Amino acid sequence: MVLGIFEPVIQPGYDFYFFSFTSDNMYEPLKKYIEDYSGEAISEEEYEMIKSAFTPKKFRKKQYLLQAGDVSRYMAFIIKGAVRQYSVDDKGVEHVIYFGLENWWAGDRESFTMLTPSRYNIDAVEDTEVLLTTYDHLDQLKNSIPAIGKMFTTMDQRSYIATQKRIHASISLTAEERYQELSKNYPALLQRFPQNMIASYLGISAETLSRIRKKALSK
Amino acid sequence: MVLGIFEPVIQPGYDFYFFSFTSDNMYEPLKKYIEDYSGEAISEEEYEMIKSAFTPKKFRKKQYLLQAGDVSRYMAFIIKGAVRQYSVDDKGVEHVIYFGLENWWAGDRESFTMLTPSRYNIDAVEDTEVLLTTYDHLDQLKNSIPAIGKMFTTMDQRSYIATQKRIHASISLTAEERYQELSKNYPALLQRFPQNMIASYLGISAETLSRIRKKALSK
DNA sequence: CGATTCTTTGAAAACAGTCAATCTGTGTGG
DNA sequence: CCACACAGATTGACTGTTTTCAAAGAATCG
Repeated sequence: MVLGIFEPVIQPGYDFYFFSFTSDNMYEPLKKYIEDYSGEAISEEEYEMIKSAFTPKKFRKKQYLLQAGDVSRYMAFIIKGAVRQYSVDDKGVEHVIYFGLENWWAGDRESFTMLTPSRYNIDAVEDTEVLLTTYDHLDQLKNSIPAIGKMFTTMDQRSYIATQKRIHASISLTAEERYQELSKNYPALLQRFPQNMIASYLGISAETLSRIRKKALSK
Repeated sequence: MVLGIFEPVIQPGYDFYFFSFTSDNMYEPLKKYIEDYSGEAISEEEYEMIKSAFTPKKFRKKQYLLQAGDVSRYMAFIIKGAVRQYSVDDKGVEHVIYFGLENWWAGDRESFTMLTPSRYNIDAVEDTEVLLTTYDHLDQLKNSIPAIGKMFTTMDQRSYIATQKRIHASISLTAEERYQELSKNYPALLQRFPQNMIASYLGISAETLSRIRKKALSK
Protein backbone atom coordinates (compact mmCIF):
# COMPACT_ATOMS: atom_id res chain seq x y z
CA MET A 1 0.00 0.00 0.00
CA VAL A 2 1.07 3.52 -0.68
CA LEU A 3 0.46 5.67 2.29
CA GLY A 4 1.06 8.82 0.39
CA ILE A 5 3.49 10.45 2.72
CA PHE A 6 6.62 10.13 0.78
CA GLU A 7 4.89 10.25 -2.55
CA PRO A 8 3.62 13.49 -4.03
CA VAL A 9 0.71 11.85 -5.80
CA ILE A 10 -2.52 10.63 -4.31
CA GLN A 11 -3.26 7.12 -5.49
CA PRO A 12 -6.53 6.52 -7.27
CA GLY A 13 -9.11 4.87 -5.08
CA TYR A 14 -7.56 6.04 -1.86
CA ASP A 15 -9.12 8.65 0.27
CA PHE A 16 -6.09 10.49 1.55
CA TYR A 17 -5.94 13.98 2.70
CA PHE A 18 -2.88 15.92 3.61
CA PHE A 19 -2.61 18.16 6.51
CA SER A 20 0.70 19.58 7.47
CA PHE A 21 1.14 19.71 11.19
CA THR A 22 4.05 19.71 13.53
CA SER A 23 4.60 20.79 17.04
CA ASP A 24 7.51 20.84 19.42
CA ASN A 25 6.23 18.15 21.69
CA MET A 26 4.58 15.78 19.24
CA TYR A 27 7.60 13.44 19.32
CA GLU A 28 7.72 13.40 23.11
CA PRO A 29 5.45 10.35 23.54
CA LEU A 30 7.68 8.40 21.18
CA LYS A 31 10.80 9.45 23.03
CA LYS A 32 9.25 8.47 26.33
CA TYR A 33 8.15 5.14 24.87
CA ILE A 34 11.64 4.35 23.65
CA GLU A 35 13.14 5.27 27.01
CA ASP A 36 10.60 3.15 28.86
CA TYR A 37 11.04 0.09 26.69
CA SER A 38 14.81 0.29 26.40
CA GLY A 39 15.53 1.38 29.96
CA GLU A 40 17.96 3.94 28.58
CA ALA A 41 17.95 7.71 28.21
CA ILE A 42 17.80 9.29 24.76
CA SER A 43 20.37 12.03 24.17
CA GLU A 44 19.54 15.29 22.44
CA GLU A 45 21.47 14.16 19.40
CA GLU A 46 19.69 10.81 19.25
CA TYR A 47 16.38 12.54 19.66
CA GLU A 48 17.09 14.61 16.57
CA MET A 49 17.88 11.49 14.57
CA ILE A 50 14.66 9.89 15.72
CA LYS A 51 12.64 12.96 14.81
CA SER A 52 14.05 12.98 11.32
CA ALA A 53 13.23 9.29 10.83
CA PHE A 54 9.54 9.71 11.65
CA THR A 55 6.97 11.68 9.69
CA PRO A 56 3.71 12.85 11.23
CA LYS A 57 0.49 12.01 9.45
CA LYS A 58 -3.19 12.29 10.21
CA PHE A 59 -5.83 9.79 9.28
CA ARG A 60 -9.51 10.50 9.28
CA LYS A 61 -11.94 8.10 10.89
CA LYS A 62 -12.51 5.08 8.59
CA GLN A 63 -9.46 5.89 6.51
CA TYR A 64 -7.15 2.98 5.70
CA LEU A 65 -3.62 2.88 7.03
CA LEU A 66 -3.13 -0.40 5.22
CA GLN A 67 -5.23 -2.44 2.83
CA ALA A 68 -5.09 -6.21 2.40
CA GLY A 69 -2.99 -7.13 -0.60
CA ASP A 70 -0.61 -4.21 -0.17
CA VAL A 71 2.78 -4.37 1.48
CA SER A 72 2.99 -2.68 4.86
CA ARG A 73 5.83 -0.29 4.14
CA TYR A 74 5.41 1.76 7.28
CA MET A 75 5.17 1.27 10.98
CA ALA A 76 2.98 3.81 12.71
CA PHE A 77 3.40 5.00 16.26
CA ILE A 78 0.05 6.29 17.45
CA ILE A 79 0.11 9.77 18.99
CA LYS A 80 -3.61 10.15 19.25
CA GLY A 81 -6.59 8.15 18.13
CA ALA A 82 -7.63 4.53 17.65
CA VAL A 83 -7.02 1.96 14.93
CA ARG A 84 -7.94 -1.64 14.30
CA GLN A 85 -6.30 -4.42 12.31
CA TYR A 86 -8.59 -7.00 10.76
CA SER A 87 -9.02 -9.51 7.98
CA VAL A 88 -12.06 -10.08 5.81
CA ASP A 89 -13.05 -13.67 5.01
CA ASP A 90 -14.74 -15.19 1.95
CA LYS A 91 -18.16 -14.31 3.28
CA GLY A 92 -17.20 -10.70 3.80
CA VAL A 93 -17.08 -11.03 7.58
CA GLU A 94 -14.47 -8.92 9.35
CA HIS A 95 -12.23 -10.45 12.01
CA VAL A 96 -10.42 -7.99 14.28
CA ILE A 97 -7.07 -9.25 15.49
CA TYR A 98 -5.60 -6.10 16.99
CA PHE A 99 -6.57 -2.77 18.53
CA GLY A 100 -4.25 0.22 18.72
CA LEU A 101 -4.51 3.29 20.94
CA GLU A 102 -2.13 6.07 21.98
CA ASN A 103 1.47 4.89 22.40
CA TRP A 104 0.85 1.63 20.58
CA TRP A 105 2.19 0.63 17.23
CA ALA A 106 0.22 -0.15 14.10
CA GLY A 107 1.38 -2.00 11.02
CA ASP A 108 1.52 -5.59 9.87
CA ARG A 109 4.80 -6.93 11.24
CA GLU A 110 4.90 -9.89 8.89
CA SER A 111 4.33 -7.82 5.77
CA PHE A 112 6.67 -5.09 7.01
CA THR A 113 9.63 -7.35 7.71
CA MET A 114 9.10 -9.87 4.90
CA LEU A 115 7.83 -7.40 2.30
CA THR A 116 4.94 -9.73 1.52
CA PRO A 117 1.40 -8.56 0.74
CA SER A 118 -0.62 -8.20 3.90
CA ARG A 119 -3.65 -10.30 4.72
CA TYR A 120 -4.96 -7.50 6.91
CA ASN A 121 -6.58 -4.13 6.73
CA ILE A 122 -5.77 -1.43 9.23
CA ASP A 123 -8.08 1.51 9.52
CA ALA A 124 -8.72 4.42 11.84
CA VAL A 125 -11.65 3.99 14.21
CA GLU A 126 -11.25 7.58 15.39
CA ASP A 127 -9.47 10.51 13.76
CA THR A 128 -5.89 9.50 14.36
CA GLU A 129 -2.44 11.07 14.39
CA VAL A 130 0.59 8.88 13.92
CA LEU A 131 4.31 9.05 13.38
CA LEU A 132 5.37 6.94 10.43
CA THR A 133 8.68 5.36 9.64
CA THR A 134 10.05 2.98 7.02
CA TYR A 135 12.04 -0.21 7.30
CA ASP A 136 15.21 1.53 6.16
CA HIS A 137 14.84 4.40 8.58
CA LEU A 138 14.25 1.94 11.38
CA ASP A 139 17.23 -0.14 10.39
CA GLN A 140 19.46 2.90 10.42
CA LEU A 141 18.15 3.94 13.82
CA LYS A 142 18.75 0.46 15.21
CA ASN A 143 22.34 0.56 14.02
CA SER A 144 23.13 3.98 15.42
CA ILE A 145 21.08 4.06 18.63
CA PRO A 146 21.44 1.05 20.95
CA ALA A 147 18.30 1.97 22.86
CA ILE A 148 16.24 1.41 19.72
CA GLY A 149 17.49 -2.15 19.42
CA LYS A 150 16.70 -2.79 23.07
CA MET A 151 13.27 -1.31 22.65
CA PHE A 152 12.50 -3.73 19.86
CA THR A 153 13.77 -6.69 21.81
CA THR A 154 11.50 -5.75 24.69
CA MET A 155 8.58 -5.09 22.37
CA ASP A 156 9.07 -8.42 20.63
CA GLN A 157 9.16 -10.27 23.90
CA ARG A 158 6.11 -8.52 25.28
CA SER A 159 4.06 -8.94 22.15
CA TYR A 160 5.04 -12.58 21.97
CA ILE A 161 3.97 -13.08 25.57
CA ALA A 162 0.76 -11.12 24.99
CA THR A 163 -0.20 -13.15 21.94
CA GLN A 164 0.66 -16.34 23.82
CA LYS A 165 -1.70 -15.29 26.59
CA ARG A 166 -4.38 -14.51 24.07
CA ILE A 167 -4.06 -17.93 22.50
CA HIS A 168 -4.29 -19.48 25.91
CA ALA A 169 -7.45 -17.47 26.60
CA SER A 170 -9.00 -18.38 23.28
CA ILE A 171 -8.63 -22.12 23.80
CA SER A 172 -9.21 -22.41 27.53
CA LEU A 173 -11.73 -19.73 28.44
CA THR A 174 -15.39 -19.38 27.56
CA ALA A 175 -16.59 -16.33 25.62
CA GLU A 176 -17.84 -14.81 28.85
CA GLU A 177 -14.55 -15.31 30.66
CA ARG A 178 -12.65 -13.81 27.75
CA TYR A 179 -14.83 -10.73 27.94
CA GLN A 180 -14.22 -10.42 31.69
CA GLU A 181 -10.48 -10.72 31.11
CA LEU A 182 -10.55 -8.04 28.48
CA SER A 183 -12.58 -5.62 30.55
CA LYS A 184 -10.25 -6.19 33.49
CA ASN A 185 -6.99 -5.86 31.56
CA TYR A 186 -7.92 -3.35 28.87
CA PRO A 187 -10.97 -1.40 30.02
CA ALA A 188 -9.97 1.46 27.69
CA LEU A 189 -10.65 -0.71 24.66
CA LEU A 190 -14.27 -1.21 25.67
CA GLN A 191 -14.79 2.53 25.81
CA ARG A 192 -13.04 3.43 22.60
CA PHE A 193 -14.19 0.69 20.23
CA PRO A 194 -17.76 -0.25 19.28
CA GLN A 195 -19.09 -3.52 20.59
CA ASN A 196 -19.27 -5.25 17.25
CA MET A 197 -15.50 -4.83 16.93
CA ILE A 198 -14.93 -6.02 20.48
CA ALA A 199 -17.09 -9.06 19.71
CA SER A 200 -15.07 -9.76 16.58
CA TYR A 201 -11.85 -9.43 18.58
CA LEU A 202 -13.17 -11.95 21.10
CA GLY A 203 -14.20 -14.32 18.32
CA ILE A 204 -17.92 -14.17 19.08
CA SER A 205 -20.93 -12.57 17.40
CA ALA A 206 -22.14 -9.10 18.34
CA GLU A 207 -25.39 -10.60 19.57
CA THR A 208 -23.63 -12.98 21.93
CA LEU A 209 -21.56 -10.14 23.37
CA SER A 210 -24.68 -8.09 23.90
CA ARG A 211 -26.22 -10.96 25.85
CA ILE A 212 -23.09 -11.48 27.90
CA ARG A 213 -23.08 -7.82 28.86
CA LYS A 214 -26.71 -7.92 29.82
CA LYS A 215 -26.13 -10.89 32.07
CA ALA A 216 -23.09 -9.21 33.65
CA LEU A 217 -25.16 -6.12 34.49
CA SER A 218 -27.71 -8.08 36.49
CA LYS A 219 -25.02 -9.38 38.81
CA MET B 1 11.64 -25.57 38.69
CA VAL B 2 14.89 -27.28 39.32
CA LEU B 3 15.89 -29.33 36.35
CA GLY B 4 18.58 -31.09 38.19
CA ILE B 5 21.36 -30.55 35.74
CA PHE B 6 23.43 -28.09 37.55
CA GLU B 7 22.37 -29.33 40.93
CA PRO B 8 23.78 -32.49 42.46
CA VAL B 9 20.64 -33.34 44.34
CA ILE B 10 17.42 -34.77 42.99
CA GLN B 11 14.46 -32.80 44.27
CA PRO B 12 11.79 -34.68 46.21
CA GLY B 13 8.73 -35.39 44.13
CA TYR B 14 10.55 -35.19 40.85
CA ASP B 15 11.21 -38.17 38.72
CA PHE B 16 14.57 -37.31 37.28
CA TYR B 17 17.12 -39.68 36.05
CA PHE B 18 20.61 -38.90 34.95
CA PHE B 19 22.30 -40.35 32.01
CA SER B 20 25.57 -38.96 30.85
CA PHE B 21 25.83 -38.86 27.11
CA THR B 22 27.77 -36.82 24.62
CA SER B 23 28.74 -37.27 21.06
CA ASP B 24 30.73 -35.25 18.55
CA ASN B 25 27.82 -34.33 16.37
CA MET B 26 25.11 -33.77 18.93
CA TYR B 27 25.56 -30.01 18.79
CA GLU B 28 25.44 -29.93 15.01
CA PRO B 29 21.67 -29.40 14.75
CA LEU B 30 21.97 -26.40 17.06
CA LYS B 31 24.82 -24.96 15.04
CA LYS B 32 22.87 -25.40 11.84
CA TYR B 33 19.84 -23.81 13.43
CA ILE B 34 21.80 -20.76 14.52
CA GLU B 35 23.35 -20.39 11.09
CA ASP B 36 19.97 -20.71 9.39
CA TYR B 37 18.25 -18.22 11.61
CA SER B 38 21.07 -15.69 11.74
CA GLY B 39 22.17 -15.99 8.12
CA GLU B 40 25.76 -16.05 9.34
CA ALA B 41 28.42 -18.74 9.62
CA ILE B 42 29.59 -19.92 13.01
CA SER B 43 33.36 -20.04 13.45
CA GLU B 44 35.16 -22.91 15.13
CA GLU B 45 35.88 -20.70 18.12
CA GLU B 46 32.27 -19.57 18.42
CA TYR B 47 31.12 -23.16 18.11
CA GLU B 48 33.23 -24.08 21.10
CA MET B 49 31.67 -21.28 23.15
CA ILE B 50 28.22 -22.45 22.18
CA LYS B 51 29.00 -26.04 23.09
CA SER B 52 30.17 -25.01 26.51
CA ALA B 53 27.02 -22.98 27.13
CA PHE B 54 24.67 -25.91 26.48
CA THR B 55 24.34 -29.09 28.50
CA PRO B 56 22.80 -32.25 27.07
CA LYS B 57 20.03 -33.90 29.00
CA LYS B 58 17.61 -36.73 28.40
CA PHE B 59 14.01 -36.82 29.51
CA ARG B 60 11.92 -39.90 29.67
CA LYS B 61 8.41 -40.00 28.24
CA LYS B 62 5.99 -38.22 30.63
CA GLN B 63 8.82 -36.58 32.54
CA TYR B 64 8.44 -32.88 33.31
CA LEU B 65 10.79 -30.33 31.81
CA LEU B 66 8.92 -27.63 33.69
CA GLN B 67 6.13 -27.65 36.24
CA ALA B 68 3.59 -24.88 36.75
CA GLY B 69 4.57 -22.70 39.67
CA ASP B 70 8.29 -23.08 39.06
CA VAL B 71 10.48 -20.56 37.27
CA SER B 72 11.65 -21.67 33.84
CA ARG B 73 15.36 -21.31 34.36
CA TYR B 74 16.36 -23.14 31.19
CA MET B 75 15.66 -23.00 27.52
CA ALA B 76 15.82 -26.37 25.84
CA PHE B 77 16.79 -26.97 22.23
CA ILE B 78 15.27 -30.26 21.17
CA ILE B 79 17.70 -32.70 19.55
CA LYS B 80 15.33 -35.61 19.45
CA GLY B 81 11.87 -36.27 20.75
CA ALA B 82 8.59 -34.48 21.35
CA VAL B 83 7.34 -32.18 24.10
CA ARG B 84 4.19 -30.27 24.87
CA GLN B 85 3.48 -27.13 26.85
CA TYR B 86 0.12 -26.89 28.57
CA SER B 87 -1.82 -25.37 31.42
CA VAL B 88 -4.24 -27.08 33.76
CA ASP B 89 -7.44 -25.23 34.69
CA ASP B 90 -9.55 -25.29 37.87
CA LYS B 91 -11.42 -28.35 36.68
CA GLY B 92 -8.20 -30.23 36.02
CA VAL B 93 -8.54 -29.98 32.25
CA GLU B 94 -5.30 -29.67 30.30
CA HIS B 95 -4.94 -27.04 27.58
CA VAL B 96 -2.04 -27.54 25.17
CA ILE B 97 -0.63 -24.30 23.84
CA TYR B 98 2.55 -25.50 22.19
CA PHE B 99 4.13 -28.56 20.63
CA GLY B 100 7.88 -29.03 20.24
CA LEU B 101 9.78 -31.44 17.99
CA GLU B 102 13.37 -31.72 16.75
CA ASN B 103 15.03 -28.35 16.20
CA TRP B 104 12.38 -26.46 18.13
CA TRP B 105 12.79 -24.74 21.45
CA ALA B 106 11.01 -25.56 24.67
CA GLY B 107 10.68 -23.37 27.73
CA ASP B 108 8.30 -20.71 28.98
CA ARG B 109 9.60 -17.47 27.49
CA GLU B 110 7.69 -15.28 29.91
CA SER B 111 8.91 -17.12 32.98
CA PHE B 112 12.42 -17.41 31.57
CA THR B 113 12.89 -13.71 30.82
CA MET B 114 10.88 -12.26 33.70
CA LEU B 115 11.85 -14.88 36.30
CA THR B 116 8.21 -15.26 37.27
CA PRO B 117 6.57 -18.59 38.18
CA SER B 118 5.25 -20.31 35.10
CA ARG B 119 1.58 -20.99 34.48
CA TYR B 120 2.52 -23.90 32.27
CA ASN B 121 3.78 -27.44 32.43
CA ILE B 122 6.12 -28.82 29.84
CA ASP B 123 6.56 -32.55 29.58
CA ALA B 124 8.04 -35.11 27.23
CA VAL B 125 5.55 -36.91 25.01
CA GLU B 126 8.32 -39.19 23.71
CA ASP B 127 11.72 -39.96 25.18
CA THR B 128 13.50 -36.71 24.45
CA GLU B 129 17.06 -35.38 24.22
CA VAL B 130 17.64 -31.67 24.61
CA LEU B 131 20.43 -29.15 24.98
CA LEU B 132 19.83 -26.87 27.94
CA THR B 133 21.10 -23.40 28.62
CA THR B 134 20.51 -20.71 31.24
CA TYR B 135 19.66 -17.05 30.96
CA ASP B 136 23.18 -16.04 31.94
CA HIS B 137 24.82 -18.34 29.45
CA LEU B 138 22.54 -17.07 26.74
CA ASP B 139 23.21 -13.47 27.66
CA GLN B 140 26.94 -14.04 27.44
CA LEU B 141 26.59 -15.74 24.09
CA LYS B 142 24.49 -12.87 22.77
CA ASN B 143 27.17 -10.40 23.80
CA SER B 144 30.06 -12.28 22.27
CA ILE B 145 28.51 -13.81 19.16
CA PRO B 146 26.55 -11.45 16.89
CA ALA B 147 24.88 -14.37 15.08
CA ILE B 148 23.16 -15.37 18.33
CA GLY B 149 21.56 -11.96 18.65
CA LYS B 150 20.37 -12.12 15.06
CA MET B 151 19.03 -15.59 15.59
CA PHE B 152 16.90 -14.37 18.48
CA THR B 153 15.62 -11.40 16.55
CA THR B 154 14.54 -13.71 13.74
CA MET B 155 13.07 -16.22 16.18
CA ASP B 156 11.14 -13.49 17.99
CA GLN B 157 9.72 -12.17 14.78
CA ARG B 158 8.74 -15.58 13.50
CA SER B 159 7.16 -16.69 16.72
CA TYR B 160 5.27 -13.42 16.93
CA ILE B 161 4.00 -13.91 13.39
CA ALA B 162 3.16 -17.55 14.08
CA THR B 163 1.17 -16.73 17.21
CA GLN B 164 -0.57 -13.91 15.35
CA LYS B 165 -1.62 -16.39 12.67
CA ARG B 166 -2.83 -18.78 15.30
CA ILE B 167 -4.97 -16.11 16.92
CA HIS B 168 -6.36 -15.26 13.55
CA ALA B 169 -7.20 -18.91 12.99
CA SER B 170 -8.79 -19.30 16.40
CA ILE B 171 -11.20 -16.39 15.94
CA SER B 172 -11.97 -16.65 12.24
CA LEU B 173 -11.93 -20.36 11.39
CA THR B 174 -14.24 -23.16 12.42
CA ALA B 175 -12.85 -26.13 14.33
CA GLU B 176 -12.81 -28.13 11.12
CA GLU B 177 -10.91 -25.47 9.17
CA ARG B 178 -8.38 -25.17 11.97
CA TYR B 179 -7.75 -28.88 11.81
CA GLN B 180 -7.30 -28.71 8.02
CA GLU B 181 -4.83 -25.86 8.43
CA LEU B 182 -2.87 -27.79 11.01
CA SER B 183 -2.69 -30.94 8.96
CA LYS B 184 -1.59 -28.93 5.93
CA ASN B 185 1.05 -26.85 7.71
CA TYR B 186 2.29 -29.25 10.37
CA PRO B 187 1.46 -32.81 9.32
CA ALA B 188 4.27 -34.10 11.52
CA LEU B 189 2.41 -32.99 14.64
CA LEU B 190 -0.54 -35.22 13.79
CA GLN B 191 1.72 -38.24 13.58
CA ARG B 192 3.74 -37.59 16.69
CA PHE B 193 1.10 -36.43 19.17
CA PRO B 194 -2.03 -38.30 20.31
CA GLN B 195 -5.34 -36.93 19.15
CA ASN B 196 -6.51 -35.81 22.54
CA MET B 197 -3.55 -33.42 22.67
CA ILE B 198 -4.17 -32.21 19.14
CA ALA B 199 -7.79 -31.58 20.09
CA SER B 200 -6.70 -29.63 23.13
CA TYR B 201 -4.31 -27.60 20.99
CA LEU B 202 -7.14 -26.77 18.60
CA GLY B 203 -9.39 -25.81 21.48
CA ILE B 204 -11.95 -28.57 20.90
CA SER B 205 -12.89 -31.80 22.66
CA ALA B 206 -11.32 -35.12 21.67
CA GLU B 207 -14.77 -36.36 20.60
CA THR B 208 -15.31 -33.45 18.26
CA LEU B 209 -11.92 -33.99 16.66
CA SER B 210 -12.72 -37.66 16.19
CA ARG B 211 -15.93 -36.71 14.38
CA ILE B 212 -14.17 -34.14 12.22
CA ARG B 213 -11.62 -36.74 11.17
CA LYS B 214 -14.31 -39.24 10.37
CA LYS B 215 -16.09 -36.74 8.18
CA ALA B 216 -12.84 -35.83 6.43
CA LEU B 217 -12.18 -39.48 5.58
CA SER B 218 -15.47 -39.89 3.75
CA LYS B 219 -14.59 -37.10 1.33
C1' DC C 1 -33.85 16.29 11.45
C1' DG C 2 -32.91 12.34 8.58
C1' DA C 3 -29.77 8.74 7.56
C1' DT C 4 -26.67 5.65 8.98
C1' DT C 5 -24.53 2.85 12.20
C1' DC C 6 -24.68 0.26 16.28
C1' DT C 7 -27.10 -2.41 19.80
C1' DT C 8 -30.64 -5.20 21.59
C1' DT C 9 -34.11 -8.88 21.52
C1' DG C 10 -36.51 -13.16 20.15
C1' DA C 11 -36.91 -17.67 18.05
C1' DA C 12 -35.01 -21.44 15.55
C1' DA C 13 -31.18 -24.01 13.89
C1' DA C 14 -26.46 -25.46 14.00
C1' DC C 15 -22.70 -26.62 16.59
C1' DA C 16 -19.73 -28.33 20.11
C1' DG C 17 -19.46 -30.25 24.81
C1' DT C 18 -20.46 -33.83 28.20
C1' DC C 19 -21.26 -38.35 29.79
C1' DA C 20 -21.11 -43.13 29.34
C1' DA C 21 -20.18 -47.24 26.93
C1' DT C 22 -17.47 -49.70 23.71
C1' DC C 23 -13.50 -50.67 20.92
C1' DT C 24 -8.57 -50.81 19.83
C1' DG C 25 -3.88 -51.20 20.31
C1' DT C 26 0.12 -51.21 23.49
C1' DG C 27 2.80 -52.65 26.90
C1' DT C 28 3.48 -55.07 31.40
C1' DG C 29 3.81 -58.62 34.63
C1' DG C 30 2.87 -63.23 35.79
C1' DC D 1 3.56 -66.22 25.62
C1' DC D 2 -0.74 -65.04 27.30
C1' DA D 3 -3.87 -62.37 30.04
C1' DC D 4 -4.76 -58.22 31.76
C1' DA D 5 -4.61 -53.39 32.52
C1' DC D 6 -4.38 -48.99 30.59
C1' DA D 7 -4.34 -45.24 27.50
C1' DG D 8 -6.34 -43.50 23.55
C1' DA D 9 -10.05 -43.39 20.01
C1' DT D 10 -14.72 -43.90 18.64
C1' DT D 11 -19.76 -43.76 18.93
C1' DG D 12 -24.49 -42.48 20.49
C1' DA D 13 -27.71 -39.82 23.17
C1' DC D 14 -28.34 -35.75 25.40
C1' DT D 15 -27.49 -30.99 26.96
C1' DG D 16 -26.02 -26.46 26.60
C1' DT D 17 -24.10 -22.70 24.14
C1' DT D 18 -23.48 -19.84 20.13
C1' DT D 19 -24.84 -18.53 15.57
C1' DT D 20 -28.02 -17.00 12.36
C1' DC D 21 -31.79 -14.40 10.73
C1' DA D 22 -35.04 -10.88 11.23
C1' DA D 23 -36.87 -6.98 13.33
C1' DA D 24 -37.03 -3.21 16.31
C1' DG D 25 -34.84 0.26 19.24
C1' DA D 26 -31.03 3.57 20.46
C1' DA D 27 -27.29 6.47 19.44
C1' DT D 28 -24.47 9.21 16.46
C1' DC D 29 -23.13 12.13 12.61
C1' DG D 30 -23.60 15.25 9.03
